[in-house]
Amino acid sequence: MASAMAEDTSGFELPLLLFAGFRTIIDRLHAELARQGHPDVRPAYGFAMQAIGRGGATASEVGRRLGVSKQAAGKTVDRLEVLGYVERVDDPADARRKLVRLTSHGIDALDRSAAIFEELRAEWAKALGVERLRALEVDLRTVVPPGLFRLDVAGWFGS
Amino acid sequence: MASAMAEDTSGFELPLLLFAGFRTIIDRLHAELARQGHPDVRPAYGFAMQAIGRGGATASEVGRRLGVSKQAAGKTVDRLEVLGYVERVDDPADARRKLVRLTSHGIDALDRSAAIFEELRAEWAKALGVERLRALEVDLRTVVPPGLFRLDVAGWFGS
DNA sequence: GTAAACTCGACAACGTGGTTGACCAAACCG
DNA sequence: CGGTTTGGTCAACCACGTTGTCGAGTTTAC
Repeated sequence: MASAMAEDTSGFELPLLLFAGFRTIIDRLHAELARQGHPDVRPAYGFAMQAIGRGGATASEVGRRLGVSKQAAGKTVDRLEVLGYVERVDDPADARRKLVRLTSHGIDALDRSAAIFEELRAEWAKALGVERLRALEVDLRTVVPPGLFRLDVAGWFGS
Repeated sequence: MASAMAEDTSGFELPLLLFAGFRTIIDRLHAELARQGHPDVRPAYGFAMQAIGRGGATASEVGRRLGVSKQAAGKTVDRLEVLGYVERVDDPADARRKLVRLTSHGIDALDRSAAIFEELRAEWAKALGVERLRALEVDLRTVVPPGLFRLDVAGWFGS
């Protein structure tokens, strides 16, 4: 009643489309990563490695960047360590801290991820046209609250 | 080298934007739902109730619609039952089946969700323009594989 | 310089949402 | 009729998150 009755799309579909888009990209990334020698990188690990970055970081810092508790971040780092993607080294300047650094294996995963992300974006650009894709990104940036790149997926789903 | 060097956006940002958009909508939905008398509806419950629908469904069917195992669906139905959103009734025509039906409380939650989704979409339409939003939806539909509305978030993140 | 306050990393208990595997009972199908 | 499929449940387990506690090390304030 209030406004246009165009009724073009149910509002329920929009979040589903956004999630499906996200998921499509992440699924394809990991499928490709698996093909390229990184079969056990999981989404959570990928995000954690991104948060660690080439410069390394402490577990607490990773937690902050990902928007999760330091304990959660610590556990993820544990798993990454077991898989050989990162190593922990003592910080000589501060005995409390343990710097988490990507191993060469971790760097390789990160490099390949970046390349695959570019390929996937290029595919979208081909399917939609560069302009449309750019518009999509611009529009998304305008409607999502800035600054917030919170990746606490599992915990968020549960409360 | 291969193509345009515009370098407008890192491919890494696209999935983040999509996820942030999804999350923004879902978070705002649940904040509003909480304000309207449904403080304990969580994202997983909302999706499950959508899957049950006004006609009701069996737990196995819910699992199929959500893309999760029947056991997982059964557990979610358990929680919904405790919260008073659904009830289980025996199917007189098939003694194995237990039909899961939304209670009036569940229907209310679903109705309000639909209304809130429309409001949120209207907000986006206001911020972006109706045409841009429609384009965004169209584009998303063309790049995500059709049919697939898989909501097994937690399990998917882990594997 | 020492006491208070903060920070890092770790341990433990727990919650949520998912998975497999095993079963039984009921229904379907040859 | 007997064999297969399907629905629901139990039990164990896993991944990822949470809070609370704690000791050790660092910083800040007096």
